[in-house]
Amino acid sequence: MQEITGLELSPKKVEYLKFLYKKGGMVRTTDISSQLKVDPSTSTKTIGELAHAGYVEHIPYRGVRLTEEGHAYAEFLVNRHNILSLMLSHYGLSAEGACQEVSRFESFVSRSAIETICGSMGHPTVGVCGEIRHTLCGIP
Amino acid sequence: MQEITGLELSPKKVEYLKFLYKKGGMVRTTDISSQLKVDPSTSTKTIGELAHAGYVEHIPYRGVRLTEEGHAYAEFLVNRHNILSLMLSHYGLSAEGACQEVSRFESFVSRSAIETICGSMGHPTVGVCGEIRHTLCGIP
DNA sequence: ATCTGATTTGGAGTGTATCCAAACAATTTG
DNA sequence: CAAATTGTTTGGATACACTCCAAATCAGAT
Repeated sequence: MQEITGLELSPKKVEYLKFLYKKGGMVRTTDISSQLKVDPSTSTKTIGELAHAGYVEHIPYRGVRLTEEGHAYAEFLVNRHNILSLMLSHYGLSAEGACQEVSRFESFVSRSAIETICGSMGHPTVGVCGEIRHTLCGIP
Repeated sequence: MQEITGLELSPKKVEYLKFLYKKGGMVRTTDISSQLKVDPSTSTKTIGELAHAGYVEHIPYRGVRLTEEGHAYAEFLVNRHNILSLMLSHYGLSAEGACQEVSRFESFVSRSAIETICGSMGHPTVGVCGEIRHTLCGIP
């Protein structure tokens, strides 16, 4: 997880991390499965993979929580989402439209592109989809 | 292929169609495989799927060509690429950077979003990545 | 008519994502 | 505290996109 390109996770896994980040603290796997509309067994499996990769800590039958790295990474993921949504809203998409649209492709947009876009926007702190934090993002 | 959402093809298949469109006319499967850097057997298989879906016509051992629908669809794909590249270039990305970046996520951006973005830009005809044709795109 | 190079077919493998049924743990209830 | 209930995990199977390799096949040239 050294060099963050922003492309390390699949779309689904990005959803998991963003959800965990927004929920905060310890989260039950069934909360995840009902939120992401998948079978509980699916969320358990995916969480296992995220745990293996170091993004989350999973205490079986108890819940899941972001690791320190996972939290920092998820913060980037949420920022990326918000920056891209803000960008699309500048081109006539509604807040919800932009948010939905971005959800489909965000996981394929690199961290370096986000940094460039964010810089060009003057590092906004308010998006159409949520606040934008400039702590980790790597954005000065 | 009635209702075009822009999301009907996987990233790889989008690459195939864009390549076919740019090349024009009859194209050999080995041209495709060398361009997309995959084994010839892979391109043959993928072309088979695109043919099955009606985007291309494949004459075995002879070559591949876009169908009428495939051509119209590929035109949309190329326009989408060019519009998105142009958009990113407005946020500080270089022409090549934008092009590369867009190549990774373009296949997940809907036609309706593209129409909105394109309209908001005033239907530009010149991108950073190639011309933008407004014939089919559905863009008035 | 045969040889050569291009192309296709068949088979197998990878990675991600999914669900179902069965096993299991924790918590609640009697 | 034991039993029943609820929530969670495991194991197994499937699907889909994409890949390559080896073997068969075809088209064109010698």
